[in-house]
Amino acid sequence: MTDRYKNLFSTLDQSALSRADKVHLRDQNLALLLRKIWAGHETTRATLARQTGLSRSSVSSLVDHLIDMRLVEERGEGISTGGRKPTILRFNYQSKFILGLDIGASHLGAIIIDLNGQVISWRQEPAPVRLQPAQSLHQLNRLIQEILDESITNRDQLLGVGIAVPSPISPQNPQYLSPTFMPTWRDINLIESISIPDNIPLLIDNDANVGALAEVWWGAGQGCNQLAFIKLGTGVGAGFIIDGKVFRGHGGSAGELGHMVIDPEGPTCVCGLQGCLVTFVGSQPILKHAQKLGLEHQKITDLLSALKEGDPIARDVISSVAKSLGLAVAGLMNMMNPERVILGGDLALAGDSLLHPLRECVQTRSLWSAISNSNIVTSTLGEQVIALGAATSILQRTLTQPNQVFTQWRG
Amino acid sequence: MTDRYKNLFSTLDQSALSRADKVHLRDQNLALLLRKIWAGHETTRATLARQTGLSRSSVSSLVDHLIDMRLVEERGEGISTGGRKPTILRFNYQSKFILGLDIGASHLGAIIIDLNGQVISWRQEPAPVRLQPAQSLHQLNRLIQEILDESITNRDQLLGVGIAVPSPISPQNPQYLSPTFMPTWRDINLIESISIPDNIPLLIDNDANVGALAEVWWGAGQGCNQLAFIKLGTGVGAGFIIDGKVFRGHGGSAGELGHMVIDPEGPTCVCGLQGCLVTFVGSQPILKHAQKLGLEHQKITDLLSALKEGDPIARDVISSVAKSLGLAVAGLMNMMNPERVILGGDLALAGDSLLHPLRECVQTRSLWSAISNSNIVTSTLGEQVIALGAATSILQRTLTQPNQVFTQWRG
DNA sequence: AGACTTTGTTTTTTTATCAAACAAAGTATT
DNA sequence: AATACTTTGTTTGATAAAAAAACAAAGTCT
Repeated sequence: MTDRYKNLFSTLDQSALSRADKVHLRDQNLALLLRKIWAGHETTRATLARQTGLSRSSVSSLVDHLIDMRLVEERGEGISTGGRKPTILRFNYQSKFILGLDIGASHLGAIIIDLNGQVISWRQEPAPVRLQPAQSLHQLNRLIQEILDESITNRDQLLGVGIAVPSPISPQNPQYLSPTFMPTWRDINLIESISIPDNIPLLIDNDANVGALAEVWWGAGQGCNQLAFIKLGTGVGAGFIIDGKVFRGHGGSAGELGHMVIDPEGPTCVCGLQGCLVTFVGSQPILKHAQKLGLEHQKITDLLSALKEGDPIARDVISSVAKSLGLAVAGLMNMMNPERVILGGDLALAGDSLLHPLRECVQTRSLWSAISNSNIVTSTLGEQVIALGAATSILQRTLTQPNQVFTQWRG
Repeated sequence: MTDRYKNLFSTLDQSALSRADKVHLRDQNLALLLRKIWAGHETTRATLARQTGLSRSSVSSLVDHLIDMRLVEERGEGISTGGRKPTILRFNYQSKFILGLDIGASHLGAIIIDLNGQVISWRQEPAPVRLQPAQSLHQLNRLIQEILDESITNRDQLLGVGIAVPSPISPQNPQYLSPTFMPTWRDINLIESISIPDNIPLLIDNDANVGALAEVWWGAGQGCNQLAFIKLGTGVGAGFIIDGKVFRGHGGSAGELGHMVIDPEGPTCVCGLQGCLVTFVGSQPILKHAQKLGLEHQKITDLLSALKEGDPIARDVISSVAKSLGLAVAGLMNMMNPERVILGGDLALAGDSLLHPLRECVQTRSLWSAISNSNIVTSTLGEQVIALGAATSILQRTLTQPNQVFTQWRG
């Protein structure tokens, strides 16, 4: 393994390992306080001590460390509650910035966020990703230069880069895409193809996975311990968050909802199977279905405009989509019993027109106990969700293992 | 919350909490050593120091503590490897025993194991659990007395009691069964109905969940990080293990594979839905199906005997079952990408007659990436698996949080 | 004005680990 | 057989981190 890979976070879940590893107490407490301050926006040393159970003296010492790292600042005094006025501690959300890249089947997106998830800069453009990898990578590297030049004065401010790809990612080889879904990308090493300095941490993950992460951090999934994010686009994929972490399955391909078999006698899918969900609710099949019924559109968004204007054909098409999707979602809920299911992608913009028939279908196909405490909603993060999630994966690592992340710059 | 519930382990996954909690370093290292000694059967202080990275002096001190707790013993001297002979440390597997209870839809089972999973005693008998809770509880309490009297001289030797039930369990109210599946058990408080002294830890969980646990500890799932256990019996349920822990979903009802809709136009199920998997592969529907084709049996095991003798009707029935089951398993694998799927219950005794057509069906319904590193096998633990798993849940808690478990007896 | 509170720091104590020294008991070499 | 080296496990002192206690600062409440 070359030096280039030192900064690549393993996508492997490390809980199994860290359990067997020696614990570095101070690092853990440092991360614990960092998360509390991050989540609280403003707090005080005394409050932190009460919340964490650490002593006031330990908290003082640890907070000093965080201030030295420039992640936390003192911001004047707060209001007395019957004694000395506390010193307000504030997370320094603008001390670093994160780049998130969204490599879609037919588009590229790039976002810069601060440590509070605020969007500093955002760009998106069409690109022939699936068919022309070389050209797309060139385009992507230009996009990266542009957005960095625009938003960041000093490269030291770049905390890391998260990359989302439209393919399952194997934990062992995150730099290569799946030959099944992206045949033209075979043998292309994504890490080496991207022009980011060697000492900047990189993280590659599946688009639906990071979409789920974005929703639980910033969107409709806040506060959920178990959630599923379904990305409805050219393809259909799901990402799962379980107890704050992305669930990837054994080979990294968990969440392949798009290739659940809905109709064993259905049409043949690009993956080779028959009657996959994506052959009913992928963008292309939907548009074709509408076309057959006499409604011609090139984009899902155009179809949805027609829907809003009350077009009965569009309505029928969407409700037929809801029924197919409902079968898969019902299966998902029976199987995994998530707290919330969040629909994302172009199609989710249909809102209630999609949700109402979908919920109805799910109700007739799921156990009461599996859905009684659950709900299905649409994403609130729009087209940025994937790029945002990619960036969030870097932020998550920073807040859980700050010292590991920050030594990247020291070495 | 009364004292009675102090000893009831929450079935809630505590990882989210413990992350936010202060770390008790010595407790963690104690548990770490305990697990290493447990897994190694026999080891030495020097070996432990090398394996864990702890210093020899720390190991010595911690091991002394474990010896005081009577969990570990010194067992003479080992062979020299060029220097002083090491002292052999041996896990004291017989220092405590665990009671596991299997409350099935129509049977009761009770098992006593030592800390190495060795079965000390095992009983099983039919019982009208689903329809007559009061009588069944009476029967169960008699069974508990009998098996304890038979195997355990001193009640101090009982480390805890694990209970498996044929119903989803809500993490908030583990003592009540689901009214949907066990309507006659409504308002019955399971914890208070079982005659076990108040100071003995109890753990209630769903049968498929603990079945999965048994397989990963003692059976066909050893070494797996992600596995699914499918219990094929009167009902059909799945249990998931993710990174060593049972995955329960938000409301505790993850794994309801039996109520995945296989055929939207299929027969109505007891749960109220239509075409559930269980209406095709539950014991009763299978026997009825065979009956229709002219093969009359009262039990699945009888049907399987016929199968072994080459009965073509039995063969057809099983392969039809495999096809239905295959649809659900394929969905499971696409969605969760487990390393291994293990079939348990009476039907799993069919072995290859079931596995071959099942694997074939799954292959034509699952993505290559979701199944290429996975396999489907049958359980190796037989009819004890559920009771064994219930007991194992207590063992797991003991080995991960020994101090928490043992203070139960000191208080 | 005086008593009590709350906060944050400083000092001291406690806890847990580690490193080094050491004793015990072996093997390998000459 | 004597000596040198190894390995193990304990003991002793050093170090790191946290907690407890004491304290100073700055408030509120009566």
